[in-house]
Amino acid sequence: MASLTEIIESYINELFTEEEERDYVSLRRKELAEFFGCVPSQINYVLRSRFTPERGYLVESQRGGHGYIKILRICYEMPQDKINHIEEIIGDSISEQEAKSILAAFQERGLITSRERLLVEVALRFTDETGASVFNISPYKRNVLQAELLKRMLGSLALS
Amino acid sequence: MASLTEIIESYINELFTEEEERDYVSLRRKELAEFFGCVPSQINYVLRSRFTPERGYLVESQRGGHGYIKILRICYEMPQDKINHIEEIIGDSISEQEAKSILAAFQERGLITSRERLLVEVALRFTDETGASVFNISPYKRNVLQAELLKRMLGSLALS
DNA sequence: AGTATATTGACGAATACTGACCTTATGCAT
DNA sequence: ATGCATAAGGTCAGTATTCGTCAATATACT
Repeated sequence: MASLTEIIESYINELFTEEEERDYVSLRRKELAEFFGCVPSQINYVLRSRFTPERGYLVESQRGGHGYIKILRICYEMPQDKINHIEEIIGDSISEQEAKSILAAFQERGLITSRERLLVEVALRFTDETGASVFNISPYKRNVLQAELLKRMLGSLALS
Repeated sequence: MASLTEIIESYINELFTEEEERDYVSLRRKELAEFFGCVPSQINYVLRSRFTPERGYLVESQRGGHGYIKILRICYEMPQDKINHIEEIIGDSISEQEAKSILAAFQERGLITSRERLLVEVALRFTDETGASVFNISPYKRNVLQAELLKRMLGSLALS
């Protein structure tokens, strides 16, 4: 039972794969909302929750007459770009949930395999667990450590 | 006498083998809890204790409307004798050099890819480094931690 | 008895969706 | 140029759903 958000998300994804692989699509908010029988702000919700930098997208838009919404797929010219992007989306501290959704998105994008994802989660759990039970460090500090480890692991793959 | 946790665990395992072998199942926490006549958080306990990355599973979930829990099986659980074998090779404590040569051997035999090897090495290095510089633990203790992490990471992959 | 595992329930946090109200761009009439 | 009408899209707060966490309690296993 797919949610409206998921339906709109996959509709937009189809636009990306139509004909050749495009690196952007543009659309009109009102039309799309009418097409799906929902309020226009629902489209903003889909964009804000699904087409994020964490998932590899950027969104541009313009208001007024001839307004539009343009969704761009992020692509990296050089390995260093990829590493910078990884550091940006992870930041200095990250929760377990955030880490997991980044990993899911990376697998979705084909940047890592499911086994690689598994290895990262095992390592994250280990540091978190050890930090908590052996070293008694605060939840915040644990999230800082997790961010550091995640950046290093994903960063190392970006170069290989 | 099978515990509720075991009953729910085998129910989920059956979902994996229904029809063809699936690589994931999704479910709704509340429904499952009602089905087994328990509180919803019981489901979390089953997931946390049985469907862990160390055993080859990943769990994705989403709250709110249209929320769900999705369990992915990445690797089949490793038979006990193989787990024993890996634990024997690694032991209770391991140096960075020993760890590296085990990983090289595993890659040589095609059990892990070079990227997987890289991930493990990065995680081991991080643990060692953090143990030394942040927690000031002895070299011996660090080798104990490394052995534990290495066992968990290799164990999760169900190597043949 | 003491430790580890299992179970419960109260509370908190995240997600989906809507609708009212706000901001910005275009272009035409003056 | 100026101003106003029109035509986009943005934001925010409220509501209903779901799931997660954590601490307390109970049970089972040495």
